[in-house]
Amino acid sequence: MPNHLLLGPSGGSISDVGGAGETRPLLTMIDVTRALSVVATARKVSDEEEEEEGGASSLNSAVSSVGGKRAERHGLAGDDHDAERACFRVVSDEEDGEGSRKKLRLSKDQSAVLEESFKKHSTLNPKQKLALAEQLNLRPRQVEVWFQNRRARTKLKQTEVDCEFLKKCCESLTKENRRLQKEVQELRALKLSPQLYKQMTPPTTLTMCPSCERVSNPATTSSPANPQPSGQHQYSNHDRQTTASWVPFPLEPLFLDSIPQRS
DNA sequence: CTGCTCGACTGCCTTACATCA
DNA sequence: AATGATGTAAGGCAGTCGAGC
Repeated sequence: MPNHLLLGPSGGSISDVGGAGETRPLLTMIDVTRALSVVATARKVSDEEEEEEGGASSLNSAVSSVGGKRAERHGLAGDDHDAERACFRVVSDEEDGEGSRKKLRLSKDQSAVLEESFKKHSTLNPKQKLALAEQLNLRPRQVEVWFQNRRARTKLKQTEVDCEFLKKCCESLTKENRRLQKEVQELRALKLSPQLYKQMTPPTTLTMCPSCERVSNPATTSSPANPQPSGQHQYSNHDRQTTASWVPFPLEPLFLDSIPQRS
């Protein structure tokens, strides 16, 4: 089943369209489409000159072998594909050496239209592909390739962003782990000397409710919206609280504040 | 000259559909 | 008629090449 048929009206993210058993990325997608489109539209090419000279025709002059694999596989050299053949004719007329892969640079306008289309849906159905190709005076194969490359590069960019984020998470967790280990060591040392143990103040991070004997973390039980005095616990409210809001241990690790936020 | 970007290609995988035993 | 095996078409992705800036 063609993957585009699986997509909803919005087209979905690229992680949705993998045909080969691709899974969703671990992390929420950050919109790198915008970033990439900025790069694309900011490209400094001599497109304007090209357009002034009639860019479309010059575009079609630079094409490589006959539509690549698809043409080979699906017999595009046959009579059913006049459009493709027409393009090929243009190429064979103007191209000198066989097998030479001339570089085509899409014009600014063409890129912009493709970008707009990609924003709407990252994959195209055959109709959309043909329409776009016609609109931009490109071969359907070129539109197809552009979308494939665009998906690949968006995914790559997203992977880089995710990687950076995970690195920062890892750093934070390592830091927090060291801190906790140090705390454990300190507590063990104190336990070995009962005199000091009696005199010590309660652990900095965890406190126990004397009424219910549950451990809690003052830092997490008081939210910014509902601030409690530092280290103070609303024991009298226990019977009014649901079990969901009062758990033996903090639901979120203390160090979450130090984990970088994804924008 | 070098590095980067990006259009194009290849090879492989998956899915849908048609055909046949 | 229903069913499983097989072949084909079509689409996607990863990896790569190479032209152009």
